[in-house]
Amino acid sequence: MEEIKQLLTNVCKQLFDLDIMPELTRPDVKFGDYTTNIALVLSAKLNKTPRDVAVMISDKIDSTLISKVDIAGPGFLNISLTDDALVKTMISAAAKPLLGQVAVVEYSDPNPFKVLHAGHLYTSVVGDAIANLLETAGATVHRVNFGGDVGRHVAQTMWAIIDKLGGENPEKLSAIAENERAPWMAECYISGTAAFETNEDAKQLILELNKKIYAIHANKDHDSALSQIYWTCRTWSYDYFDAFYERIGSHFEKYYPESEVADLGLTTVKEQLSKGVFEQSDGAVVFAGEKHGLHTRVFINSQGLPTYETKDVGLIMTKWNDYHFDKSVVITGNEIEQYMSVVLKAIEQFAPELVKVTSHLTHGMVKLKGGIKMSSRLGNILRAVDVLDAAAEANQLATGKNDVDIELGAVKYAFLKQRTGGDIIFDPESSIKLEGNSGPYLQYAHARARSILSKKTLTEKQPITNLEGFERDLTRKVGEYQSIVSQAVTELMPHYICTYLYELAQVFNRFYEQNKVIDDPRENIRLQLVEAYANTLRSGLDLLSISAPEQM
RNA sequence: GUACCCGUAGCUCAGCUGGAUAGAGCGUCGGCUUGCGGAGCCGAAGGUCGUAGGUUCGAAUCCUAUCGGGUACACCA
Repeated sequence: MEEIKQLLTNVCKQLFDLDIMPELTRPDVKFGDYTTNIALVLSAKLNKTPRDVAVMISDKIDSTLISKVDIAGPGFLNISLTDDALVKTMISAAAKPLLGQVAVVEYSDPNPFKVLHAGHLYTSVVGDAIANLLETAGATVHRVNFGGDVGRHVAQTMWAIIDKLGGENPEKLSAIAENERAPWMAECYISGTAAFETNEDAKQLILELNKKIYAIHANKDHDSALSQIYWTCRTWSYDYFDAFYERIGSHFEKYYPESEVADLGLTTVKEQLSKGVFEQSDGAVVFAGEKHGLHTRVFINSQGLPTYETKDVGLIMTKWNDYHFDKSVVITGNEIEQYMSVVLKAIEQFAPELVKVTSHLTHGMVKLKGGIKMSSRLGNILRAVDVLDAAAEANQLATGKNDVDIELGAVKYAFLKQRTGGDIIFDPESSIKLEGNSGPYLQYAHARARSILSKKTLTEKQPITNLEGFERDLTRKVGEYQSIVSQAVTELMPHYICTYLYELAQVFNRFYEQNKVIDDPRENIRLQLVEAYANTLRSGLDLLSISAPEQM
């Protein structure tokens, strides 16, 4: 592809003495392998008709890679590659544009003392894919997680916990069975939140508790009854998170609790307050975003406590200190998009180099098609396990079996196939289906191709030449993989991979429908194509953190 | 009120750094099976790309206005 671009650049230089960067796109198969619109772009500048320009360029093109150049439509140049060039593209190694770079990807971000909801599942799935993409582009990737182990939500849960324990009685926690811990805390969060909103006395107690919990961290208190309850329950939360990540196959290198970054945030904000980045307002410390077309946000509240904004400042600084990254990606729900703009704008005032390499990627909400029986006991939210259970249930219903790899593949693919940004309407039933654009369809497609390969082992490989129609289509499609991956990397958009893999499987199925592989005179070449296809499929599924079974 | 996101086939979505007849899947209707996994393949019907202007040789894509939906806007996270 780069060779073709270079060729076009050279031709235009010779013909018109113009330096151009030609655009090369992959058109519909019937038009050829590549298309460029340079003739249309140049025609105005040269004061010639697009077709005349196209003819001039076309006549001048001479390359062993190209078998044919057609002029079509208003003046497109449709380029067809030789079989050799096509095969070369198919087996070309992946580009590593980020080689040597350090990337930090932060995602999932669940809060201790709260339940994991569907959004956590979504961001985990997207984050894994983004991290994989950066990794495949050559970067050293650090997957990190962040969560609020201090703050009002914690105080709310703690208030309810203490209430249920009949006071600060940590020894009573042992009465709660291991598998009941997470749901029990989730309930406490619900009742604590309700109390905060409706009960003035409780509200005051919770605000007091909030300060006390900060003090536990400040004093490294592990002795007081309150701190024992706190540390035990925080550990329960982490255990619950770990179990969940294990279940979905996510792995984090580091978990940043808010309590560990809040101090750095606080000192940074205070330091910048004196330099005029932040200002005092009604007893709080704020960043006046209006100057930058944004809105004002509070960084330190009038009680002197850091808000989420300041913790985010601390987090970014901490990540920088830990990794000195070349690229930092933060993935969150889209409801905090404008919030994050303010935080980043504030940081930009004193550390522009960090903000410059930071991307904030947002996603929408997950909604279950047809709704779900909401439990008010659990706060009427769609929990992460509800989504996984829905997929498992659909699989059980459809196949009578439970296969975790298939169920996870179904959920992950359903989440990833859509462009990241908007809401997702998750339909468990169609996600689990092996027909249509689903994860299991691709898993099945892979297993099927492996099954062909398992029947015959190639001892020597013949050169792939004289490609026939469907062989050629498959070769061409497999060859697109690398450019699709680099597009996904550049835009941090995993859905390009999904779209491509699905198209790839369709192209293969067409080939397979028409061509016998085993015991055909072209068996050797076709087996090589099947293998290249299967490897590409597996490689793509790997990027999505979806398993590619050998059989199913 | 201000800012951001979204509006494409009955449903769920691609396509958006402007380019050829706007594409998939599901659903609907019709065909293909003596061949390696038919969980597939081929075909048909189905679209004023929210609406109205503008820029352009060319607009789903860019600009403006407008309607509809969502979200965020001071001490929650």
